[in-house]
Amino acid sequence: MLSTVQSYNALFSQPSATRAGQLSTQLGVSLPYARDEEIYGQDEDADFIYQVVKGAVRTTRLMSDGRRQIGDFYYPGDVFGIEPDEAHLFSAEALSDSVILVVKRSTLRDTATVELDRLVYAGARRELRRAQEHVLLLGRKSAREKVATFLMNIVERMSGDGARLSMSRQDIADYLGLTIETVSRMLTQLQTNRIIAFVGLRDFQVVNSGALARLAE
Amino acid sequence: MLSTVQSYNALFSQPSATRAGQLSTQLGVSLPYARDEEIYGQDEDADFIYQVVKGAVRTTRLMSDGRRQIGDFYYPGDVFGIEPDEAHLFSAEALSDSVILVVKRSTLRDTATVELDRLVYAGARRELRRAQEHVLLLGRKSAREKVATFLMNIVERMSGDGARLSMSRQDIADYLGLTIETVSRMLTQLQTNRIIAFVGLRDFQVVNSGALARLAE
DNA sequence: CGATCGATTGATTCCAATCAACGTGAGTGG
DNA sequence: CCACTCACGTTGATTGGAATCAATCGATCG
Repeated sequence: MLSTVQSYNALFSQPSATRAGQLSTQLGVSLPYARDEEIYGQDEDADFIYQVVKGAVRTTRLMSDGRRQIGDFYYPGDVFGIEPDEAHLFSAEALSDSVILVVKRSTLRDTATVELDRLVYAGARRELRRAQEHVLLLGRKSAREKVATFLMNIVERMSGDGARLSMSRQDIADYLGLTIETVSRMLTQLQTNRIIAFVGLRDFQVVNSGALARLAE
Repeated sequence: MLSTVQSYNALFSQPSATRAGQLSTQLGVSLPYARDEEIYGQDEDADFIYQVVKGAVRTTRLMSDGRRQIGDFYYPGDVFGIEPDEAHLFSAEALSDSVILVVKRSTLRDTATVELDRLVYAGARRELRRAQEHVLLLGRKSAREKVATFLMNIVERMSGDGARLSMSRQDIADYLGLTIETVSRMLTQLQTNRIIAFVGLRDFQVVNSGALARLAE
């Protein structure tokens, strides 16, 4: 059982893998999802809260004419599915074969402590910050800046100067509000300028991190 | 003392205007702000929570080269300044001469009640939902759709089929990720098509709400 | 070793930005 | 009260960046 102090500190510290572990498996069940399998649908009731155990997840919203916007990507330890309302505004799908810990909200409610409430609230606040940064990115950055910012964020999360992309070019395009062709051109440009170097299609190294940071603004 | 169930329910219920009034003046102090006056700055510590009493507020983020993104607009009853981290990502300024209720966070923590928790949760959830919709708008909508969506939202908030814009064309542009000229052209187009009708520069009526909704997607 | 899906590259188009000029209306002082 | 002023908004001409259309490349998998 976790103490109040631990939980409170968790609430006001930076996101971390350690804290994320506090959604105990005793509360929910770990389920496997295949690549591209839907975890929950848009406009479905938000009855569950989720945590990535293994693999990766994207949240997406589809417009009636097929245009797609990706809300965010989630990696092991990340909590997702905390929605502002009763219903999910975005759907969630596995990027690759994944294991997801699923906790029913009613279970949370029954066993809830004030600390758990606050943990959920902390998750919501983290979501809010990322959404706000996404807004700045989408509203005022050029294609080059968008792609540079995206790569910077990926690398920061992975903490190293190389990383593996869990998602396709189409996913990146739909996250950045661009087309797949534009994403491809910008990646090529970054490579031509010796700022990044790809090894295969999914793995890359940052060669000139100063230049990348400058491009990301 | 608050029960777990009450607190949990507060977290997942709908926002409402009635509840918004509950941030009591006993907890904080109402301050006047002049047009364009800063309420808090970007990267400042988020020590306070705010509620619009009178007037209107915008939150903005400035890039180093002067590009500006507006996060959201707030009207009487709206709570703002609930930030994901210790520091504000956006700054806040009065759109017109306004009165703002300011509550210190530490006060909130000390005197926390069910109602207060609920109010802060509701504020955070509303922020998140609006940010997510903003992401969809910025990422995947055309200029015409952006402006139509914006007007729809304004009208919905005001509940009528006419409304007054509290902000300038530049503010609208910076909210929608467009230029002032494009906003102007789209407004002209909507008027030419008999979908809206302006009375002066700030007041408008929705003439054909079906068409407006269709344009907003 | 094809076959197939995803990614890249090239040619062209188009929407919104930019550059520029002109209107307009709210606020001010004579 | 009116004319002046100046910031704000609209409209027009042109440019430019990303989308679209199209073809080829390349990597993963049977």
